[in-house]
Amino acid sequence: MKTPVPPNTPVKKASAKPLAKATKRLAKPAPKVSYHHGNLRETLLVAADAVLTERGAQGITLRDVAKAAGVSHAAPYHHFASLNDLLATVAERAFITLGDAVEAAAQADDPRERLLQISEAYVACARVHPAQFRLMFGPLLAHKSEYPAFKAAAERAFGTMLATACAYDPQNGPEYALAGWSLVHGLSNLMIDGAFDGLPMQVGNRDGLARVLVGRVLGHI
Amino acid sequence: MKTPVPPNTPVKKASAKPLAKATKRLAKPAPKVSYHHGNLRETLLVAADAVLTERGAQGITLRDVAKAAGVSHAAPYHHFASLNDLLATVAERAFITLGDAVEAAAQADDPRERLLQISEAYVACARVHPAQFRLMFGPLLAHKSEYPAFKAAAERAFGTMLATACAYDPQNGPEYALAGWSLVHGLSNLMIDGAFDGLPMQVGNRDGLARVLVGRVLGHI
DNA sequence: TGTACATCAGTGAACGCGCGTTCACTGATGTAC
DNA sequence: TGTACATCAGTGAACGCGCGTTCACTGATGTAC
Repeated sequence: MKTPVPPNTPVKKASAKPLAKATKRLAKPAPKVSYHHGNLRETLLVAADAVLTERGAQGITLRDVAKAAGVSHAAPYHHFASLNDLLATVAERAFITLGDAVEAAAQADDPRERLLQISEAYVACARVHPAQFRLMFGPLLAHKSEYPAFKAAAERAFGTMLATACAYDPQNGPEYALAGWSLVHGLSNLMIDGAFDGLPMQVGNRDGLARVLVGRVLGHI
Repeated sequence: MKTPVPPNTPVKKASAKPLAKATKRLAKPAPKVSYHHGNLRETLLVAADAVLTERGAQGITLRDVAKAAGVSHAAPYHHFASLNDLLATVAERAFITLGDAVEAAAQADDPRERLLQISEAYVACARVHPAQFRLMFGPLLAHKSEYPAFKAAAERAFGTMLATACAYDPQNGPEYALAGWSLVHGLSNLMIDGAFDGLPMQVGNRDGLARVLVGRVLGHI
């Protein structure tokens, strides 16, 4: 349906210019990268993230995003080919955030502690950014081949998760890592979707649940 | 927003009528429960399920449902207060189907096999009816208190899952069951959302994955 | 049994809304000379 | 340095669409007598 041509990306347009002019431009008060607004593309992405947080993944709208960015609703079309294109970029960044969070959590020396911490990081990411989490795993994911950058970010996050889990006990096949991922992913979804609300159980929507459950599965608690 | 009054339900309206008339009505060719269509409420629910399967949970529309049922798009309002009300009923039935499937799968004598089979049933249900699965765990779930019948069906399915898992090894607390539920729920979501597509791993979107992963976690494979 | 009336599940037109997207335009910025 | 021109990121109006919902209506069915 959509042409696979990527939207305007803020590439440097004058890399072959004389040095004098380049220097002169750098000496200006602010390093503007577009003509009127300053950096509308970036502003739109930030605004979209805010709208996502406020209205949820289902209710996000191009017009809302433009409004939140303070421009007319036609302006985004100079930076993104379509609403889907913008959302794919937002989701790409969310996947990068998730991948970074998992990676940052994988620093503990103790392998078991490492696994527990990446599990906690994954679930925390989902709970802090539920709308972004839903966007990441929404219909876009099944069409990721149409959005190469989004696809790359998603697969990097997935790969980080799985590789860290696999490294826990290399003798176990990848199924073990897959089971861990499924567990934290399912826990994330059940929590943010409200499946535990009102459940007649001792465990609730509390912090630390990821650690408890993964710990149980690891068989050491 | 919505009045909590339930929509017209096909209750028997003439239970206090003279026996002669009731007998006479029963003798008619078909036991009609409504005046014109026969049983539009039921037809609408079946049609909604079909539309869900065909267009997905995101794209379902009151007008599509009415069209699929062969009536004008105003007709559903004689049976449901709103689109949300209709969807809640569809989701309620989907939860009943899930609960039934899990219950039916919990018949094995061997406790381990029982756990493996309810896991497979859960994931199979999600994969066979992905749109229904998404609807069940969609925004409705967080507002389940507004739809008592939907809420009851959801909690019955959840309770069946957890109780069966808890019964596997009563010495384990409910956290173990919660971990199992999270695992199969996460696996279901990752599969139907296409997260595994193109993943550079030996394991893919294949049948039996639930059994393998749960088996791993149970520590006996 | 036959007739007059009441009921109410359907119809089709309409309302009002918000959506994604397009388009001619404008004016601030950058470039060439 | 100054001026004329080119570029292009914005604007605001408009298009066409599909949506959920409402409403006056109609006619098939059920009920009373």
